[in-house]
Amino acid sequence: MSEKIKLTKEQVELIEQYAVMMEQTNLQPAMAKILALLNVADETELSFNQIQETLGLSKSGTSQAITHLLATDRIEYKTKLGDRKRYFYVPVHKWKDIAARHFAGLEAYMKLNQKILAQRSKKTKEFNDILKEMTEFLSALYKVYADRIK
Amino acid sequence: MSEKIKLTKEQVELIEQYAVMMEQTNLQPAMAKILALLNVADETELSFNQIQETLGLSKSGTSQAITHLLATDRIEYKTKLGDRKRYFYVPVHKWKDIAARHFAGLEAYMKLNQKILAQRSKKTKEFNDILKEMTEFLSALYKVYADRIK
DNA sequence: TATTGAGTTCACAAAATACTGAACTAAGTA
DNA sequence: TACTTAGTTCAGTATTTTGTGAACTCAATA
Repeated sequence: MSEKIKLTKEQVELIEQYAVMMEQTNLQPAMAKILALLNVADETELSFNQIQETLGLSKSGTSQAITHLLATDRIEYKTKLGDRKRYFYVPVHKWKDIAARHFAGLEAYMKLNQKILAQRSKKTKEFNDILKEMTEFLSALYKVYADRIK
Repeated sequence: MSEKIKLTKEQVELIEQYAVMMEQTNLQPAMAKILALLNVADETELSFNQIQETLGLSKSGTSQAITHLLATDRIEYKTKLGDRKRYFYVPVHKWKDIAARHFAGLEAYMKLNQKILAQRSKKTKEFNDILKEMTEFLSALYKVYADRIK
């Protein structure tokens, strides 16, 4: 019988919105939906089957998405004694690691801009100055992160 | 004859890296390369033809990419008297507008998390508390931006 | 008026992505 | 040993995304 999770209308909407947002960060639809479900559902630990049925994905699609989410540390799982299933959850307590990844992207962008600046022709002074100003803002932002979290 | 721009080896590499980074932010390859070229090349204003030939894109691909970059304010163009061509450039001086767009995304994510928190079951206290902590960090980050730039 | 230059549009081709079903595995259960 | 549970793998399909060429527009020469 169905193990589909019961969701309120509001929850369904939040899941849809969350998933779209995740897709905008380059996450594939199926993965985005799984993450969304695990963030919004009352139960924070869901089985393969609950995820599959609640989201209406195929078994293989669910498996592939879960495998990828595990490999990229977006989800984890636990087991329960006397129960063969795995229960997947979002390791919210590791949010700083996720933040770190975003800031690593920011840092890379900063550094690339610095390299670009370093080799730009001196003739385009205004362009270079503004690029520098922008890069300095990125640095400041990065520093806020580094001071507060890292 | 060819209007291909001369680029140093280093410039070519920077353009490639820049383009990959832009693609990671969901920009299509052709657009990513155009932006990269306009950021790295010594000349900051390039014609349609220079862009097309330097990057080896088709005419139509170039046209479509430029149209989209213009529509999303990632590039602008100017004309020169007695010259029918348009000269495209990155409006670096508007970098704050681009930043604003990124932070609008951050804000939306924050707000969605707040909505999720508001409706979450009280039973998952630990989960909720950590989600709240994370959302508060995002708020702090947003505030840095708002205070410094907005 | 014909030609050239500077693009634009569009229908389609190619490539990359995402998803599906069917067959398979491997551990536990009857 | 046969069956069930809980997935995994894979080949192929469907969908989406990008890029292309050919034909077209429209203004400015010649």
